[in-house]
Amino acid sequence: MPELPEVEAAAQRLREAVLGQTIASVTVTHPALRRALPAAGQRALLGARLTRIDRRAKIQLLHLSDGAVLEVHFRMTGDWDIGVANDPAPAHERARIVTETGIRVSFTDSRALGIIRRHAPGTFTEPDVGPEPLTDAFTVEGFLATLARRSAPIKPVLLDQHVVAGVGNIYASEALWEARIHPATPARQLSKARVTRLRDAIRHVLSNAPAARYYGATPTASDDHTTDAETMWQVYDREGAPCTRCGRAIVRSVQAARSTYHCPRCQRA
DNA sequence: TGTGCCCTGGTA
DNA sequence: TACCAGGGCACA
Repeated sequence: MPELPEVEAAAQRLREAVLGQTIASVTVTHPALRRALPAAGQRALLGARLTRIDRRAKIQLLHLSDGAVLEVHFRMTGDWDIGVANDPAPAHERARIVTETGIRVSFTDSRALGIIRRHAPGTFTEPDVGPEPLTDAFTVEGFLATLARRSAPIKPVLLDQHVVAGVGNIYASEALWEARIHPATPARQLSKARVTRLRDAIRHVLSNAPAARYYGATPTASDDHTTDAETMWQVYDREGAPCTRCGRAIVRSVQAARSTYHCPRCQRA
């Protein structure tokens, strides 16, 4: 499940593969994706050069030489599969971009919830999301002020991308466990000390995510970070398993239609 | 502020 | 065979 570290790693792989190259062909095979990127939008990409690849929250932004911007969101299961032009289609390929040098970038997405959208030159505006958690923009003061305006439970508030950019369901549960905060605590009831702990925990879990080790590096085909992820989670998907801190069984609950995991002893209501 | 929907592979 | 997973959006 790609969250911020995984998306940054994917963007980095993309930069290394195709930055500066020109798009020679675009194929979109899934109907849902064709709705987001129709034939006219696909044709408009041809001949454009990839001048910059940014990431904001979980969104990848591919800037093109004609001023257009290609916005890519992996949602649940999206990923890049990079190879050469005449490779057979990888599993769950939904779209394929081939550059003039013959590099193939396939957008794979088993659940087909991901989105690729083209913004015509001059029409792109920055995503309306909160501060990047791993930058200095994510301050205790700002976080505290935002949470003070929210009466909802802290867990779903953390998933709101306006509050802090790029935190998803897994790392929200993990950060709350690390900060010893019950997921149902109303956001505005959190003291400055607890907000500070939570901010530090968010930064800690994101920067220690398995994909974070790929920042600035290229993963190889033999790397299997899924296995690492499953063994490193403290609460996520561990219902009934002992808390690694106190031994009490981890509890699963549902908030805002999302699974939440917490330790009933370490994270008191 | 909460709920349902989009999607489909994996699991019970 | 039915149900569950969930990010982000539309809607009530």
